Amino acid sequence: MYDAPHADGTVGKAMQVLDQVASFERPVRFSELLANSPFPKPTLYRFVQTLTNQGMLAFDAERQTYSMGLRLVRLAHAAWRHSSLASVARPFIETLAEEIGEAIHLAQIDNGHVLFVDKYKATDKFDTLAQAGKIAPGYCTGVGKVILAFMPERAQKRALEEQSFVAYTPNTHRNQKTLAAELMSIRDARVAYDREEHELGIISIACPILTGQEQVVGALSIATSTNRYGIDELNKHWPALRETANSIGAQAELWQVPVWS
Amino acid sequence: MYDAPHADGTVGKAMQVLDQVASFERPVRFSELLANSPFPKPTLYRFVQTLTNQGMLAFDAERQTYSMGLRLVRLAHAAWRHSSLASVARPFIETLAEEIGEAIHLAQIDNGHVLFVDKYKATDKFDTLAQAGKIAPGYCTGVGKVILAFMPERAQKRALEEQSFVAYTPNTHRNQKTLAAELMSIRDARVAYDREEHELGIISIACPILTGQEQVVGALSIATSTNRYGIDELNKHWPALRETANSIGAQAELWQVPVWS
DNA sequence: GCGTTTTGTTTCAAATAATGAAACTCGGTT
DNA sequence: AACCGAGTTTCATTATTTGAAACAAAACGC
Repeated sequence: MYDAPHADGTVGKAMQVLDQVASFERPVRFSELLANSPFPKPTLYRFVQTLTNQGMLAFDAERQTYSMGLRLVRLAHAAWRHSSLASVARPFIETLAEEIGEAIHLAQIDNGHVLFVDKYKATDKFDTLAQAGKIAPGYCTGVGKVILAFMPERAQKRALEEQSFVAYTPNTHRNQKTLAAELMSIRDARVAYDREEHELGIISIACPILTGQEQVVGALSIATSTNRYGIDELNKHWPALRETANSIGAQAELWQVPVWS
Repeated sequence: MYDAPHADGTVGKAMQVLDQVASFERPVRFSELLANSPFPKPTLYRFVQTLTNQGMLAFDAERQTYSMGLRLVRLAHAAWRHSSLASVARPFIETLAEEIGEAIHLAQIDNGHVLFVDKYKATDKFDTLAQAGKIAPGYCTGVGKVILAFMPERAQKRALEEQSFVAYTPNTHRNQKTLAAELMSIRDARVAYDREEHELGIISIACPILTGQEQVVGALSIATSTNRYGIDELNKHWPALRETANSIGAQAELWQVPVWS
């Protein structure tokens, strides 16, 4: 069902359980977990016990359900500040957003997933853990495709295998072949577009964030709605977007944000 | 009963290592971790290896440092959405913020720590570094004191033991005795103030967020700077703040946000 | 350069913790 | 009162973790 990474002993298994709970996107009963768990009942039981003790899961005694624990929020704060591009990128994104007045997305790779790490919305005054941490499919978003396009061949191949190719809209890629072809041209053009491939009415333009050695560390995109702009108008912002992405890349290198492998 | 040491097996120890890395608030070398770790060298070594494999830590090969991993950001997203008060509270906070135009903080308890889970800043978009996930001392903040005041006696006692009583400003409580006295009156008044106890120039008013059974699930505060307002002006917002906190409490109960134990 | 120290990595037998079949408890249902 | 399903505990077996010691590889000192 979900990919089992190299099972790293007991700790790896416990993390697998965490992922499973997260995948439900709602409070979940023990029996629901058990139903699609590779672990036998007592083993799974002890894992959720331990994780709950540790604050990695939260148990609602009244409804007998488990959800993700608040300790993760505390730990993620540190991750966000020190391991994500977000803190480095914020000032640049802010400047860009002022200039063009559309939503800006910043994404990174987390073990094959495209992970949104920041979002700037002209109207939004809230903090952004709401959006940060969200994952997006790689094969049908601007940031996803541009990151895939610039990944080293080996990692790209592995990532392509993992794509689900769910047809969200009529424009969504259905298979590896058409996607791989587009990735080639994206790599040449150094820009990717999402032409309503993930959600009807939403389009975006995305640029890679690269280090000096052309390693991709993330992606930056401008998203808008088709009833405001078309791809052509979006394209007018390309120079500014590219420049901002370059600046972030350069700055990231100084700060030596950890590169994925 | 009071045996806390290594009660949670291998997984518990691994989480302890995660906490340790987080506590550095910066990328950290293996030897630095080892220097104040309860674990012998090879044991610690295997833990950081495993956690890095798992994406819970990130290793920067060039600088030989570890920091928190992006997988935590992904997992915390789910925690924030489903286990924190934030998603329930947002609409209420927004309304309140529009009305009074000052910064609003929402906090919860995470295993004795006061954890900020959301922040709404009415004015500029600068300085909006993700506050969600930040922890605050309990003994010298409005939200912290009001949460402490409403905790059940047993938990309060344990929490009081854990306070560090660092004297951030001349107004900071120095010991349990004066704090405990204030907590009593806070409980009566159902409101707490931070009178520049954590940071000079910053004051706040805080109300508890309670369930129908008077269980405290969090706190809501309005913060401002002394060169804009005094406590008296802040007090004028008390009715609105209290009402908002009550609404959030009622709503939280419906959604059955997990209560700490 | 050449020893020396510091830091990071591997080995392996012993110690320990995890495992899971089975049995049990507790509500609710038939 | 017997049954059922979800959750919890037991305990002998098995597999993983453990850490002293040794090793490798940089960084340092002279």
